This record gives sequence, C-alpha cells and structure tokens, in this order.
Amino acid sequence: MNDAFKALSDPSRRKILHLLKKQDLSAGEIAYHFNMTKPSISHHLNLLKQANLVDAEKKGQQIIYSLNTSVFEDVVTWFMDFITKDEEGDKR
Amino acid sequence: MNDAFKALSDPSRRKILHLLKKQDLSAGEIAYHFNMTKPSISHHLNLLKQANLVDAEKKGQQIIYSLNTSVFEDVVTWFMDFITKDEEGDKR
DNA sequence: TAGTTATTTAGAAAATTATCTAAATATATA
DNA sequence: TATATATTTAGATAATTTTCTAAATAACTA
Repeated sequence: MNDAFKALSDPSRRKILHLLKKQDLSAGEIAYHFNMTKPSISHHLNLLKQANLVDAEKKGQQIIYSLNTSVFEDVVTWFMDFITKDEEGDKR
Repeated sequence: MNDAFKALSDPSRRKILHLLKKQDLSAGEIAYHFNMTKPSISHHLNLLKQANLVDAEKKGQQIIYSLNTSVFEDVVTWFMDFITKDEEGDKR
C-alpha cells in the first residue's frame, strides 16, 4: 500500500484520478487537461498503474485508462482505523 | 489537504501515526522507536503537525504529541467520493 | 510501404525531500 | 547559578521525484 500513498501524494495524480472518476480516458485526453508534456503525464500514469489505482487497456492506437477502486477501499480501511474509537475491552 | 497527502506519503510518518493511535507520546519516546536521529524525527513531527494530523503540547521539558483525527475524516471523505457509485439522477 | 498519430522509454536537469551533525533554546534540578 | 535533559533549528549532503527533450515502438491509413 506504500505505492498507493506515494502515488496519492502528488496533486497532478490526484487530478488524474478525479478526471477518471467521471469517465475513462485515453492518455492523450488526460494529457490535454494539463500544462505538462505527454511524457510527464505518461510517467504519472505509470505510477498510478503500479499502485493499482488505475487500469490501462490498449484499444487500437490508444491506451484507455480507468479507475481501479479496489485499492481505494484498502486505503479507506486504513484511515477508518484511525477515526474509529477503540471499544472498551478492545485493548491491544 | 495537500499537506496531509504529502505527510502521509512517508512510511516513517505513518508509523508515527500508528504509535500515537495507541497513546500520546513525547518526541523522545517516538524517536526511541526509530533507527533515525532525533532531529530527523523532529522534522517528520513538524510535517505531521503542519498537516494537522497531530497536535503538540508542551508539558514541562517535554512535548507531547497526540493524534488529531479531524483531517483524517476529511481524507476519508475524499476517498469515499471515489468508491461511492454515482446514483442515477446524480449526474454532475 | 511510407507517413501519421498515440504513447512510451531513455537519459539528463531541476526541484524537493530526507537525513545527518553541530549548535541553540528551554526547562528542570543540584 | 551551573549542569543535565528534551527538543528544535540551521545548514549541508544525499537520495528521490518531477519534468523536460529526443528517440523508440506500435498501430493505423493513404
């Protein structure tokens, strides 16, 4: 899960996730939303992919990126652990 | 919230949060759990404090650190946004 | 097949972050 | 007041991350 935290620490990558929440997008369509070169975006997409926060599927000439929410669920569980109060008798 | 994501991206800082979940601790007690100098730990504590993930209170010679869960809640909300399915008629 | 489009890979430069040692500050105590 | 303890600040170095340009790969299209 360290990869996920690392991946989430960058604002551009979080913006990519927000874009993908609305709809699946090709690498080029994602890059269009940023003031950054395509190789830089490609690098960010790669980190998101390695963290299992997005999936990539080749479709003809394009690569379509989509959200993968499974790791999001793991991370939420991690956070809930902090918010949740310990019950009496649940000392560890 | 960017500070929080940045702060959470480091494993040592996440370990500090875990220690503080169990009980409040002084800077020295926290440092004791790491193979790292006290100034380095102090730096990490400072980032956590700036992100409002921990609170610090001076008590005599020591500084006692404790969890501040308010930002955790914000971050969980952020994540829930990705996991939660859009309802029909909730198009945005 | 040659040219065009979409995307990635390679390698370097710039920016940021983590860590260290040494010194400073603040509090407690003999 | 002098000394010891707890922690931070300052400043330097090392490591990591972000971003770029140039080149490579892969898939379409005339």
